Amino acid sequence: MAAYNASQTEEKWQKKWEETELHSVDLSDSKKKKFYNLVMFPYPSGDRLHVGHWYNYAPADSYGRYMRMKGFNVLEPIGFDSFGLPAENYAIKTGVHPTKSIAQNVEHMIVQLKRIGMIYDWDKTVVTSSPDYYKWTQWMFLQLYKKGLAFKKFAPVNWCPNDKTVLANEQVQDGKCDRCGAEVTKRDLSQWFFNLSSYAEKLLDFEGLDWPEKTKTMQKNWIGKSVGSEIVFKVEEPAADLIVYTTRIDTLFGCTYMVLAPEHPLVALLTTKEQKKNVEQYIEKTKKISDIERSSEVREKTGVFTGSYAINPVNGEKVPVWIADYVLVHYGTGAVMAVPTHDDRDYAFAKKYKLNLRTVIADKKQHGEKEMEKYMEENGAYCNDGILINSGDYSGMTSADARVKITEALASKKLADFKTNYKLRDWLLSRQRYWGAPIPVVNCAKCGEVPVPEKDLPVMLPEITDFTPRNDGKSPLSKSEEFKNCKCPKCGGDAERETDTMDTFVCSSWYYLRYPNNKLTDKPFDKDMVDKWLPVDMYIGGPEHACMHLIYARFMNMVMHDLGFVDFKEPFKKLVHQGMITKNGAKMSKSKGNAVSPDMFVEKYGSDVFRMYLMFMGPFQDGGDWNDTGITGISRFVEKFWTLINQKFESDGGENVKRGLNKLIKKAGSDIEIFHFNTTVAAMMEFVNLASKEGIDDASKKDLVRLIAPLAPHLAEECWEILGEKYSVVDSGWPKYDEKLTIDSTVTIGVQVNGKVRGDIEIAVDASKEVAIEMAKANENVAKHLKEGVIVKEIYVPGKIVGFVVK
RNA sequence: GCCCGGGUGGCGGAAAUGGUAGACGCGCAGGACUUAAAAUCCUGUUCCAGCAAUGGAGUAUGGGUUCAAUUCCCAUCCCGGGCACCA
Repeated sequence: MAAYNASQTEEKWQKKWEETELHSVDLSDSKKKKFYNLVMFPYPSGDRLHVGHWYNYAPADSYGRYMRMKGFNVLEPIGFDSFGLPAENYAIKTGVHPTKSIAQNVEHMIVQLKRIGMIYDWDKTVVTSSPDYYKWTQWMFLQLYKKGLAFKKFAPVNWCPNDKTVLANEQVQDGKCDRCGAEVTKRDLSQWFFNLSSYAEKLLDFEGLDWPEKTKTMQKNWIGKSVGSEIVFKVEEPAADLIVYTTRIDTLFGCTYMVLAPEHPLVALLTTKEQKKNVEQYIEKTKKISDIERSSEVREKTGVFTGSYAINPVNGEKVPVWIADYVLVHYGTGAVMAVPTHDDRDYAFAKKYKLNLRTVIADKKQHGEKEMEKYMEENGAYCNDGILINSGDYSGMTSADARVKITEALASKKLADFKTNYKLRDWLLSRQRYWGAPIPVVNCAKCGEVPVPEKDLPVMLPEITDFTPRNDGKSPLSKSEEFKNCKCPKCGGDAERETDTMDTFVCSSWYYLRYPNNKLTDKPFDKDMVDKWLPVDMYIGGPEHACMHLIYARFMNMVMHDLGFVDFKEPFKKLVHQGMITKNGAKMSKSKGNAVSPDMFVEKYGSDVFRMYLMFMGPFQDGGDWNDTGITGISRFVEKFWTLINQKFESDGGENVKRGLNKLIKKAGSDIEIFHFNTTVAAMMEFVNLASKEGIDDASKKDLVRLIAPLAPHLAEECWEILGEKYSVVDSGWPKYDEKLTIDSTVTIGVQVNGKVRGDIEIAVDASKEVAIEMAKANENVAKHLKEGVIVKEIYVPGKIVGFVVK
């Protein structure tokens, strides 16, 4: 028998799979239950696939293969998220036009992906930068536009000075650009948004979603729902209504001043002549401070008095109105009531500017004002709920009750109301970059903003040669007269195209709808088809997308649902995140120079060994630091497996092997289902070791080959053929097991004396307590320890333990 | 600061519901085969003492509950991730 030749075997089967179209899916098949197994698609920049990609894709594919063997009709597509910065920056760097470099890189990635041995249906591929795809991205935009969910507005937005484009809030991390790490600045620009915030409440509903708790929590925090009240503070001179939002209206009697954000629209009106200079200087100063600095909690608070006073509606008291940059203009009403005694930020501010303090909440232990003041001197503001004091008729109430009562009382005078706020803001989707789907809108001097009619889609992205990003807040497309100048679709007169392109997250917010329909030319997707195939049954990808892609895609799908285009609200029923693969503790990337290429390992050991090694590292969700030292173990295992299958045995291994196999079938299935491939592989090793020693018959060999098929598809295919079975193993079904044979008739259990193990006994699983105790006492070492005292208690947990308590 | 995870041999990691801690693999040590090496096979491998039987300690640290704790409770430390002036 020859040693296993991995490279030859893998080449042979990859060729055969392709020739026989083994992985093409009949979407109309109604005999089998469908299973949509989806992995987040890659950006085809210049990077080749590294070990991190394999760590993600190979187990995802093993899962898909497992589901196919379980009898499902599995759709497992892959595509390329080819618009956007990674591709464009690569093109700029290499001087090759993205149209060309994308084609090359996609081609190269396909070769690499095929070497892994996936069951991808290559006929269903999508490439987001191709016109037959982005035509429908533009169509999506138009549907939102029609419903008023897409609009242009002038606003302070995040600007990345390095990438020279605006960014969505989700793409700013710690005040830095998510792509390049440059510090983000603010710019006042007119930009396109999707009305994401209007979906905040819907996005908070995770009903029926099998998602990691952590991911749901992250989205909940990002959406940031808060329930409170809006209160009107009247200003007499000049007359104005100042509206504030608070979750702590119970502390209203402790409000000793108010604060507006520097950008608040009433600032100019409320600033008195005497204060004008100070205020203007202050606003000028805050503009220069970056967002990171401004949002830092450590930074000392600054502010300036406007000269005006507002009336606290609950007690008629006049309080000074200040301006400070610790108040954010885009949240709530951009103005707050300040209660220094019960809010950390207000406390720090009031101390600095020597503003008044009044204690209005006592803790639940009924401490009075004196005790609370002493507490605050030591610990700062008391921010918990408590019992109201110094609060007129409300004194003595709990915070929770007072919030309702005070709001209701003021509401009757139209001075307050209940209000819910969200941190989630609208999705800024326009980008001042070349490599994206053009926004299908035309600006006409006569008709104004006019959407491009659906029949005129796609608005083709022109192949311009100079697409370097610009500093003036305009897209490089604005330089292309040919693109820019057009006729107004409404009046036929001269008009100009919108030259911004769409955020690539728009492209990826709907691609899962396109896979089953990727060849349709008259619509983005067929309703019957997507209603049949979606939601995605299993979605696999990185946790870094929790508050970006995974929010955008849910939003887009919900919009499609609300517009009647699809019947399902949520796009992804079940979600699993792979862990991160690091190299010496750092995230693997080409730019860091620590990306490990899988090619060398695949060449030496084969794809099967390499993918099993990645799976053997630990649970899929954990990731880990890359280290190749253990790969020989998997290589040896494959060799052993190969020998076992090819060897003729005198014995069928008997009861031991039969039970071992049944246990293995059970364990492999349940572990694969929770992505614990590491223990699946370990269990296979154990069984192979056992069978190699004791012998095995052909029928059991066939079961074993089917069990390893999802993990080592090439090896399995070859063994399947050797055993004389019909191509292909992936359609041979998943072996069944006999529950009775997974339970041993006898077990070895420990015997404890006073909690310490003093021996073990082999005993029937269903043995009676009497028998167990008797056998335990018969153990020499146990008997020795029992003699040290008198037995006061005897414990027997069948199949687990015998215990004695001796005194 | 707040909210989640997590801390187990030299290493990666196993251990539903509390019940013989360390499966499986790597590495290491000894042995077999070989002129030799590699490959392969066998044996051992948590630490300490002992030739061994066995005894003691042991799942970040300190307490607690229990006949019995990696698992449950309290406190502390460390690491990773997320959020971070959201009123």
